[in-house]
Amino acid sequence: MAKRTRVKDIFTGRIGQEYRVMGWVRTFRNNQFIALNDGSCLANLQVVVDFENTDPDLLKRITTGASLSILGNLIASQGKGQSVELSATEITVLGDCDAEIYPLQPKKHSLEFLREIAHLRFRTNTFSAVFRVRHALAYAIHKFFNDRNFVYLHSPIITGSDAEGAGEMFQVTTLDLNKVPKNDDGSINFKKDFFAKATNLTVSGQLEAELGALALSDVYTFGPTFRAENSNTSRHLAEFWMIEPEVAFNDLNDNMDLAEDMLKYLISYALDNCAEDLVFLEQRLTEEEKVKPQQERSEMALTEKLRFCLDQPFERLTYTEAIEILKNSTPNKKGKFQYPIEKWGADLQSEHERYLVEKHFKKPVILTNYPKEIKAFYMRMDDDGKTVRAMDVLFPGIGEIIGGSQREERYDVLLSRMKEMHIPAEEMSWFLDTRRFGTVPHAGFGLGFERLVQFVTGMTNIRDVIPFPRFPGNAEF
RNA sequence: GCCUCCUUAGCUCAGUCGGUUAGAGCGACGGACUGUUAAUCCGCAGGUCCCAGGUUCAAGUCCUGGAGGGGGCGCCA
Repeated sequence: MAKRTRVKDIFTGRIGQEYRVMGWVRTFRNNQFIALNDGSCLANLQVVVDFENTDPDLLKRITTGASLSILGNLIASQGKGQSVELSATEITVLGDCDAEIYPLQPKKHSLEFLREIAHLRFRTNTFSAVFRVRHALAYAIHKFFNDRNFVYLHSPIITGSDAEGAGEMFQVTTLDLNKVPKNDDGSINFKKDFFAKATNLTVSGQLEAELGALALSDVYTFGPTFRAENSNTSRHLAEFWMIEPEVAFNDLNDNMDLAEDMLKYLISYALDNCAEDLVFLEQRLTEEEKVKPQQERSEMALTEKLRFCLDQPFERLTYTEAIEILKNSTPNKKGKFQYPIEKWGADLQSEHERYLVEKHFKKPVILTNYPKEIKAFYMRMDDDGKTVRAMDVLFPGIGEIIGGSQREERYDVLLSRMKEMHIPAEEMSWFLDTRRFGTVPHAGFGLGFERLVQFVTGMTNIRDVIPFPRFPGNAEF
């Protein structure tokens, strides 16, 4: 039995040579042409069946979704849709597929329907393309950092700290919830729990990454992150993947340079390595937008938008400058904003971010130096005492793709900020130790991996760029 | 968590003012055809009108409650 050749490689195979392919039937036309897909690439291999000399019982079993092993000779195609095709000499059904009850039909399905059958949606063009691109981006992230001598640091998934300040956490426990051990005062006795203390799933690897950076200089994390927020939007998940670089000796400008270089590298990598899939996703998106009113359609096609991001520097401006632009903007003056911009200090709503990115600058924007009141305790205080060295990278369609900052490296300032914001400093002595012993300026950020995949693939719902999405009320599969 | 729209055949949807036997396209199935490209042509089957109450002579259609889904907002990556 000849070894399996991937469909992707068949297309550059030798005419006249015998190959064995294995995959799933997409369509079987005319009792004669099998469109076979094995996920190695978007394109199907056309397998030609000599139906007049094939057992009719076997032909009946070649249905949409059935898995086949096929031996055949590669020949130049007589048809127009493909350059080569496989002339089958032996067909074995590996797994039958009853077309009457198989949910995937040889027709267009809605993304909402496919979300309900997420275990089978990999078998569609759209989702196989999305997950190939997702893989390429994951690989490119490691390559980008490795090429720059970063160390991949594995931050813990179970954390004993509940003070990361990035949102609601999922509790981790082995206690019997029907018989929770109590202290004399009625509180839960976590001494009896697995870790002898209360533990949660991580909401961020940043604090641990900082510890690594203050020895290894350049580190990054890339792992799952969990937020128990009741968020119901097209850009939030309860379980998502985050990339968090942290670099010693970097200031806010270095941080912005790193973020912009990284995003451009990743987009460029996808364009170079996923051309076929991106063209397909672009067509899909264009088709989908045809039913939308003109105003809501994107001005650029997908790959055009991706190239546009590479061609020019991201717009960098301070929060204060952004407020001025927004205050004087037409929608603000005409009362079109749901939340009008009146004074400095207001938190920016997504309508404001979208105006800046999609209407005013028409390119990715990096906003910096936000008021300290609306940002986290660990961000470095500016000299004016009013703003901190934060940065948000805003992308069209998905909003905030990166949030980061230069970190507060001064022990006294950090400690007083923690007190102001009611962060229990005594529980975080390990974090403060880095500032007590050989502290250095440093900076880092968090990149939402699924938001990146959304941007590159043009998928509008984040639940369609992760295999099995977790969100409030749903942990299927 | 808030606002809003939706739920009718396997899928995508239509269903008029509340009216008698609930439709279409695609898919599936049967047949014809046999170099097709989500093939084509002919035929056939397929319904808990999301669930529970209520109003009415009569409810897919109106009202109340619930469930599920989409979109927007908040939280954020």
